[in-house]
Amino acid sequence: MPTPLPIAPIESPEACAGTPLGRAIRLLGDAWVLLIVMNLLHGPQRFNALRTMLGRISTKTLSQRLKALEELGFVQRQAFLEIPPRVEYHLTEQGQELGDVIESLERFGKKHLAGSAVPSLDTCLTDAHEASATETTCAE
Amino acid sequence: MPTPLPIAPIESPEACAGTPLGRAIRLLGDAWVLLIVMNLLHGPQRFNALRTMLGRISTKTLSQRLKALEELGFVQRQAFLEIPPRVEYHLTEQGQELGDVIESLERFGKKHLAGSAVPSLDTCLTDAHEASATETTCAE
DNA sequence: CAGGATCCGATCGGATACTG
DNA sequence: CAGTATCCGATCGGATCCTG
Repeated sequence: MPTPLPIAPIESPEACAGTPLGRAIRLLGDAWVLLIVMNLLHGPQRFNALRTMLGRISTKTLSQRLKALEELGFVQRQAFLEIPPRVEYHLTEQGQELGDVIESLERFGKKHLAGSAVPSLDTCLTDAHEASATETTCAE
Repeated sequence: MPTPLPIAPIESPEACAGTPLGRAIRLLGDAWVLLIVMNLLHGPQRFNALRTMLGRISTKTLSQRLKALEELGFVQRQAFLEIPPRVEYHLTEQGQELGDVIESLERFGKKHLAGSAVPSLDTCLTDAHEASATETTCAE
């Protein structure tokens, strides 16, 4: 029993905006947000640069997430009055601290999701096919 | 400049299953998974107990996530041969380490998402309405 | 009680087209 | 280049019904 963690139970994603952890989950329980933040950790990035790094993300999705992150004060948008236009996004002081979260994610990933220890992460999260896991435990 | 974090850029949620961090994001970039893990941190929980804690999650969604977590070896399912049936889910050794991630989420939330510092987290993540953020910066 | 199967509406997110 | 607006298909997830 490592750290008992006095965490209070929380409700669904939609309803749990009351507690700080709940809010964090609402915000960071989104793969796109995590990926964007991750890429911004390297330094400022331009809109299309991000788009490229993220593979196939639509402008819609990207600008949506960026706007949210901006409104929350984690990302700063900086537009240069040039032509053609240039806009750079970078993490704010607060946003930088998201690095800790990413870091803990990475540590976890490296430790437990590194090898092909799993049939296929995709398969798991996608369909609910038949699988054996490590064989369900029975008792009593 | 805290920790430069030598993290390599990653692609979209679907494609980035190659790197450990990518996998972690795929798995934990899901609010339900985070919430479930969070509640399991307290100790073993029964199916319907979890359902209640999570507010309005459907049996489908819940069993889906639990199955995924089980296949990945982070959750252990334990069925008791009783009647009425009883099934308990608990975190495995590996799953316990998800506590670190949750913890970092909580720290972040407490620090930056505590007060009403934000117009409304929901609003941000929901619609892409007009908002001013802290006023976009211009330069050059 | 635990959960699989199904139906179906709500939402998400990509592609496209168009503006500054 | 940096977006916004729109259309629309794919997916998610809740409600419901049913079995063991």
